[in-house]
Amino acid sequence: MIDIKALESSQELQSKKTYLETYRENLRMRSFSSDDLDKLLVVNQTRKDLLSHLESSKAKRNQMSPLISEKKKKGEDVSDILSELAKLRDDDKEKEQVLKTIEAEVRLLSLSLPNMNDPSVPFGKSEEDNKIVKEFMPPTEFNFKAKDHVELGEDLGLLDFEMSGKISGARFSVLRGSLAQLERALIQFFLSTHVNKNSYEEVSCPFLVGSSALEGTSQLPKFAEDLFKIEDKDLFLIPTAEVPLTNLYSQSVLSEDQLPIRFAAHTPCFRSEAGSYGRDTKGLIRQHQFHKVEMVQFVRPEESDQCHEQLTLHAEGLLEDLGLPYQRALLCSGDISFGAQKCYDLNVWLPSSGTYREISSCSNFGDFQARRAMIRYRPKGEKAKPRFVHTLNGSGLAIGRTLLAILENYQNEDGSIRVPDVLVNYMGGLKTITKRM
RNA sequence: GGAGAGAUGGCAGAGCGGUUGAAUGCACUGGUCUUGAAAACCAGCGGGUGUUAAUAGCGCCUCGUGAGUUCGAAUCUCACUCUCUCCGCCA
Repeated sequence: MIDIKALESSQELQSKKTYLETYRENLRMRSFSSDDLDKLLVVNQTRKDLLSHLESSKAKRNQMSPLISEKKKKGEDVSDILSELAKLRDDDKEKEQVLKTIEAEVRLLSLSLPNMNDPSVPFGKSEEDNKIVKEFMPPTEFNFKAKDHVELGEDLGLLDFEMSGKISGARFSVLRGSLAQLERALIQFFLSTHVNKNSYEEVSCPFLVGSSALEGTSQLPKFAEDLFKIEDKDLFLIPTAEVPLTNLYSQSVLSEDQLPIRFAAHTPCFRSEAGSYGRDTKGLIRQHQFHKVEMVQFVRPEESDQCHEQLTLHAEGLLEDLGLPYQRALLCSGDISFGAQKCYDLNVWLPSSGTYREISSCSNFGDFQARRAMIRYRPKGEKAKPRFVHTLNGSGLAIGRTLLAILENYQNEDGSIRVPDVLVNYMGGLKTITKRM
């Protein structure tokens, strides 16, 4: 959630612009209309006016109320005061109803406004304008005709879309034998690395969450169509472990020495992919269900930039250990997600399409999610009021896409797959994946 | 699914119609003492929001959430959510 107070303040930020002017510019950069912002400012002003009316009336009632018991003690007549107070109360009740609808509107509007970009975010309209800031390894080349992962997997008898189609429909998959094992190996390898090398705490968490959690991390109220909902219950399948992990500390005040908190978890992720009917219909790229290992951090505001860089390196380390060529892209203003203030995508090389595809997204949310989910910490020191933490998260990594990247980048001419060295131990010593017997 | 108990400040835990925004303890902050620390002692100490230059004052709200009774509710009524105990069922 954006900081409404800051928007209303006339104090100048950097380069003599107010926060409001800077935020308007930000909305333009993100290709958001500023209608909601304008509405918000108007509605919030009426809210404040009504509120102060109501409050002074309440103050009056609060002052008069004790008179009653005083007078009663003295045996004086109180019926005048009683009727006046009852009248005031009834007036206030009406006003309260109006205020309530206005407050709901303010809330909805403020929840539908995106985060403010970090100054380092480049201007751009789409994916095309993202800035490649890093490259690892040249694209894999083959001296034979490379196959795509669907062909490879199906030829090996280890990937079956007919079976999954039969039981669940499109955008699901069945992995068998050593490919299923490879998936498990990746999960293990990723989590072990985060826990043992990068000092994350491993978490096992629910895969279904309530709407308040999704509001906290900003999937709701705007992006409901991307989610799978349980009928007749306030429960949704998680689209990413970011949701349960970040909300573990919702509505709480942490102490400063708890920070930074680093969580890593493996969960399946469920996405309805409502907005992408025609895209990536084939293969493992875009599924309704996929596995992912996610990293989430709660940090002090001063260190969030640094932690964001570090978290991105944690994700990159996995790709480097696996020997997969990738690029790091700094997302432009038009491509960055709703709640992020800065985001790096890691894109892995896919020989079959000759392109880099997203395999991880590492974001700094600033205090955006913390405001929504009320995640604060109490700084050490005199008169320290609770402050919002900054939240970060990143995939480390998406399992399905890593799996397909391995299939494609590690394929042999005969269609078998070499197992990346770091995974051999996790595969019970298996060095090559061959056709299922 | 059945039966009961409960939800109070960062935590623990009193209060059960009118100076209760809330005793007490812990934690935390400042101070005294000390070479330093600990202990002891003294003092301070919930959060949100409005007004404001203000983290100063003052107002309003806040004792799980939402409604209700009342001049007045943490305290009474109803609904909901969650937690715990017992029984049943189940991995």
